[in-house]
Amino acid sequence: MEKKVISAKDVAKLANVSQSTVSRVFTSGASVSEKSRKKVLKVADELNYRPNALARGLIKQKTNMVGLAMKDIQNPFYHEVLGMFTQKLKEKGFSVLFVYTENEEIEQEEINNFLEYNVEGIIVTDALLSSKVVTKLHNNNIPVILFNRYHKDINCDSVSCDNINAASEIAGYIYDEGYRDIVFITGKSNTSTSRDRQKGFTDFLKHKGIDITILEGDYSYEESYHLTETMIENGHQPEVIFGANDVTAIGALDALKAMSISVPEEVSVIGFDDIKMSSWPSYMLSTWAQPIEEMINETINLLLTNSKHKETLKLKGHFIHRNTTK
Amino acid sequence: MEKKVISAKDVAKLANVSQSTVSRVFTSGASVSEKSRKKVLKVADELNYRPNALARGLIKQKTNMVGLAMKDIQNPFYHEVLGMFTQKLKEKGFSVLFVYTENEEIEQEEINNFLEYNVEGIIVTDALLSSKVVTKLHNNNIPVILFNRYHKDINCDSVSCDNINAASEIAGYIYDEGYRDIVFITGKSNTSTSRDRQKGFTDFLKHKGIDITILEGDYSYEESYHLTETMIENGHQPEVIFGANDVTAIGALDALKAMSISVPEEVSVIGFDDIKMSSWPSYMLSTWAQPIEEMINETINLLLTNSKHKETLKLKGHFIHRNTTK
DNA sequence: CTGAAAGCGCTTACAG
DNA sequence: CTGAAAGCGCTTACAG
Repeated sequence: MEKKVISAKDVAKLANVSQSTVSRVFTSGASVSEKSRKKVLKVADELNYRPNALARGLIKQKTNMVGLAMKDIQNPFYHEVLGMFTQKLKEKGFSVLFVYTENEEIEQEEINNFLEYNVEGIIVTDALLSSKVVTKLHNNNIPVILFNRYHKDINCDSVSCDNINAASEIAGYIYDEGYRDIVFITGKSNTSTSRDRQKGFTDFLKHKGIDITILEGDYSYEESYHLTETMIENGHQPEVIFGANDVTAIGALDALKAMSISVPEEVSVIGFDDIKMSSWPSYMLSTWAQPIEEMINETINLLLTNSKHKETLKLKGHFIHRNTTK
Repeated sequence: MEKKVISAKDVAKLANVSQSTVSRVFTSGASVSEKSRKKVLKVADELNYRPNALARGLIKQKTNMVGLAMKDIQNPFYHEVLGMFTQKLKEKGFSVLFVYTENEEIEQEEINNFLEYNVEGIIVTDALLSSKVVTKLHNNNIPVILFNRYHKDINCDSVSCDNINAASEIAGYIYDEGYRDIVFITGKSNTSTSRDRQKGFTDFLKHKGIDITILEGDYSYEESYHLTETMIENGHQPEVIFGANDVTAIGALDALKAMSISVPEEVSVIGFDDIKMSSWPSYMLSTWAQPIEEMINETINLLLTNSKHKETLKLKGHFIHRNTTK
């Protein structure tokens, strides 16, 4: 309370220059004499002066803030994503305004919050926006990018892994290995990731005349564990289980272990994401590595470009063979 | 670009009132006639107007933003913490400016960033601040709260679990069970959590005349797995292993399982944190539950109070008996 | 290179 | 209850 925050005016007074000059010293590209610059910098340092980002944002209509909204904060995949996003955005000079939502769809309210703070762009990972909200954002000329999700009714940029092709390649691998009794454990049915992985996987195998067993999961470890356990108890022991993501596959893996079924000798297990846990000694899960870094770079690119023409990027990634497949 | 963002002035013009009145409509407690309020609200809705938080922050010297800095984003414990913080802060009307740092100590730069945006307070989880930085923040009258960390040389609020007492209670339980060959796997040595848990644990047992084996870990699964494996290979199979956190305990647990040592029959394992994973069917880890919600509530309280008198809160938590102890 | 001045979009005494 | 005006802390033409 007592010590008021110091402003450019205070610095100007002490440095014997105008406030404009102080401002110029902190504006890259502005022309200031070396003498003035030194004087100002010295005083600024003594006073611990830093330009007020709010005032700057107000006048420049550029806040250097990006809104980041996440949902499934429990999935380790998104922790890596969160960490990498904040770091890469920082490198580009952006701060992140973070929102965590438990709802399937980002609320109008969260978006309004972003808008009030004049964020320069919004990144939404693993949650959806209504197309109405997206339109509104576009009218305000604020780029929105869906990360790891897309929706055909929503006209906005999106970046994800090419889930269909990846799952199709996994199916090819499984087919070549000669497996015919195959199980797919889905994620949440309303996610594009789960739907696409299921589609790429089943379509490939259907072409080969193979029908697979679909177990409806929800991307949680617990549900996947339970589904696998029940299936085995009911006498169905498949040759291979493909989980819609790593957490799902790990749930299945643990259930098999608990029932003393050896992996990969009796049952193979494959996941998707390549989260850190997948390479833990006790799992060594074979999985599909999403190209996280590339995905994040592309997302930030789209954010900075903010072109009228919306893109739906699908990046490849690659299969990682560990110990849960032969 | 074309559609410029609309301001209170635009609304005022269309609603036939002054800009002040528009502002009053959006200021709770301000007196506006019902008639004006309705008119303004109607126009505002049509134009999709929302007050600019930057301008408001500038003039009120109150931004409703809180800085949150995290480090060990890999530990699931902090995901729960992050999610709960953002939700509870939202309830109180705050937005969070998020920073992720890989360094042990929060950088001056990150703090400056917070300061430039005039955050109303800073929460630091599992990282440290130099006392110089803290002093500077206090001079600016910005509250800083260390979450799950404290440091005697740093005079600022902190909230954590009473790690010493908790570990002491765990030691008591172990002692009562009759175990005498006891191992403690530490976390990172420069964290107050690991040091306190070690202290509470060893001090209690030393009093009883028991020396325990200390294995120097780093809070990572991999290191803990490796340490346990090596210990067993070297012929030392203790009666109980206490890990400085759940991830550590789980690493030990998996190593034991991999070596076909049955838990808890041959070796008991205990963790600390009660992360979600600990209650997975394949782990069912006995652990100490940190009172996360209470810790977060207290942290936000301290933030809002911002009293001159700094507190070091230590909350209790409780032991959870699952399947890795008898 | 530099200063005075206008203006970003608000809030809030002040006067009525 | 309401409007005109000052001011939050900046940036940026404008003129010199």
